[in-house]
Amino acid sequence: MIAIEVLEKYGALKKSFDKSEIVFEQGNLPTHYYQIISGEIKMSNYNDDGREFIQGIFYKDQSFGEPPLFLNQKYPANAIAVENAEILLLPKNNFMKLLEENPTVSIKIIENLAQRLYYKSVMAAEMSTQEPEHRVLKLIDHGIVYFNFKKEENGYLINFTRQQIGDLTGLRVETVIRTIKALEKKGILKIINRKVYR
Amino acid sequence: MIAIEVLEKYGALKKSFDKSEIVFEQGNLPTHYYQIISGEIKMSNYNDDGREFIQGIFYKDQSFGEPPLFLNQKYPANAIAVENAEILLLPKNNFMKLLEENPTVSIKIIENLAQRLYYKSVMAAEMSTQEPEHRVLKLIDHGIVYFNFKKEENGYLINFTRQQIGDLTGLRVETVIRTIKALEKKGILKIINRKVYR
DNA sequence: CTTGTTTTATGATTTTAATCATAAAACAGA
DNA sequence: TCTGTTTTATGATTAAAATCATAAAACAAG
Repeated sequence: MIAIEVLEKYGALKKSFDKSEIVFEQGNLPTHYYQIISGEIKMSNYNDDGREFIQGIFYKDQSFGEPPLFLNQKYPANAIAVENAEILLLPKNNFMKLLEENPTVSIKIIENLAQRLYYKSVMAAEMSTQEPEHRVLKLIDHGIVYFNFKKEENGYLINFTRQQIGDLTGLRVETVIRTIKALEKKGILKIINRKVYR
Repeated sequence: MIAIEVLEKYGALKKSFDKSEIVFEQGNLPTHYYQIISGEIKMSNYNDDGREFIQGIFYKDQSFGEPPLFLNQKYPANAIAVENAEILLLPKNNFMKLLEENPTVSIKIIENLAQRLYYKSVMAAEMSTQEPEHRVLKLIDHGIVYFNFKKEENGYLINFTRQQIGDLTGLRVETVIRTIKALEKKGILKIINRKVYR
């Protein structure tokens, strides 16, 4: 996350996206740095037969889509607003200038990329070798730390739909529903009128 | 990759690792920056019942294990020498000093992390939604660009064992063997006395 | 050279999550 | 408030990769 004043100093402009509106599409070349002011952005892929895989979900103050920007490569996924969102857009050239002139920002970017790489590493290992209960639980526990899950009286409210959990873990909805039920039966999490708590 | 002279200026020391020797272990806190001078390093996890997942394989001039170093988090995987290797080790504090005093190095690090994140994103989507042939082929094509596969007269030699391909894609050896056979039958790659070419 | 280990290979069987079918509850929009 | 859509739910069936078993070829180490 880069301070808004700094971004604006380099010419960043605020843009609004309605729910379901596309921010950028897989296959396109990056043109901007994106940082969320408010709302929720989902990055995902669709495979050959239309099945979705969610790369990540991003919230207030988070940036997304930098890797291809640094590499001059096409976006490997789509970005779409899940909720109405306001985003600061900084054109690539200005962003690079900002980086050069602000070494501390580089460190921030490094830490951010490192964090995301860490998550991907953990989830990749989970997804390839572990059974559904393990995968779902790992995602939930990661979400508590890094997504904006809020602590309530019954525990942390897991603010994802079963479908989203499936698309993040590579499982099908029915499997996620059954897995969550099984985890509840084991007392590992709670379901209170369809909402999941941990 | 950081220039060797620069690393040495900040106190990096060369260390040799025999084949199968451990460089660092999952769960430990990072203490150094690692850059390979020669040899081959594998980063991998083992799940509850001993099944391996390979996070990545690294070669000459590549660095590895930075994310936890930047985040002060435990290593999410083990690093082990697959071939005898020589590695430059730079203590964390010196490495941070190097970064502060050399802004161009920061940019290099960013590009490197971005590259790895890009690979993980692509493979995560593959692994979660695509069938074996697609997964294996994607890994091979990535390897041609980013691992040190050499072009020979029959095409690029895929310098991985079937087991390694399995551990990189989350498939079992037998499945990989059958998948590669199927891809050969379709003429997508060649098998010449057990070696795979693309 | 001999021997132990790794790698590739193949067939048979099993397991597990995906798929298919169907529906109620909840929610969102007109 | 009616209606269409999304989300959660459950049972039955299927398909696909994992597992199990076994072995030959290749390689590595002594």
